[in-house]
Amino acid sequence: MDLEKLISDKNLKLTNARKEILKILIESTKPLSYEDVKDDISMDKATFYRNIIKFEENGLISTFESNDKKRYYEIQESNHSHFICTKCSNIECLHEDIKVKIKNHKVETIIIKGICSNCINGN
Amino acid sequence: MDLEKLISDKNLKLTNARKEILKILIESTKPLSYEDVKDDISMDKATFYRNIIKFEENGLISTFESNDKKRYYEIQESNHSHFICTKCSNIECLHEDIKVKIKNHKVETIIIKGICSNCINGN
DNA sequence: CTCTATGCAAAAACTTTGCAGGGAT
DNA sequence: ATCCCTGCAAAGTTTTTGCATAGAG
Repeated sequence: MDLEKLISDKNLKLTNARKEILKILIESTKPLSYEDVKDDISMDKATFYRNIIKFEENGLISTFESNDKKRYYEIQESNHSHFICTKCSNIECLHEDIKVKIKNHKVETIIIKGICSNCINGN
Repeated sequence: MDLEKLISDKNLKLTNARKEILKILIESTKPLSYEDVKDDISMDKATFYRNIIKFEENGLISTFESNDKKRYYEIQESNHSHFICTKCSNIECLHEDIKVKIKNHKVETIIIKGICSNCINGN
């Protein structure tokens, strides 16, 4: 996937900050929060969050909120569902596809909450 | 539903704060945030949040996080799913039941995010 | 050259904690 | 009488904003 093309196709200016953020999200196998990436990026947090908003507006990433008060970000592409454990707050990507239709609504993301197998087996 | 029994069955002390919170949640047709209830309750916010945590621990309520940075609370009972609009942040309860099974996981809640019919039709 | 992006610091929004006094059982 | 609950104020966490400067096209 061409990082720079992704950005410029949306008529966004091609900056280092944007390339850094997208690169990390593209290379990650799971959704990431600001906290997850803060040591790996060189920009200020204000820049990070402002760019996240731009990416969202342009459909480059998708986001969701977890148990732990944090927002998580991932590349909009692999439009899979997520499982959030209400005990340990771990997030799993569900690659089996789960389809839900709701009349007159556009479904974007499905988040399933519950207890993960680790926690079921007493951590 | 017997408010007082719900509380004392969990060996929680029967206080006014607890009765107030549960009563509002029981009577509501939709999940509520602290902001939604703050004008209708007489306790301090610290008490509200501490009791919410107790109720969660005891399985009296279920909670989820929405787009708007707020946590929403509802009586654990009508274990239905929710639709959160990513544009207007409105929350709808989905009463049609949506069943999802995931191996080795205990599914508790399903949250579907997308665009609601209002927003599809240009607000 | 122009307009958008960035860094820094300060603020905002929501939730949690410490502590001393009050209340349920 | 004992412990748990409460209010108040202060602090914590995550995200947002204002403003002056830097940088992309």
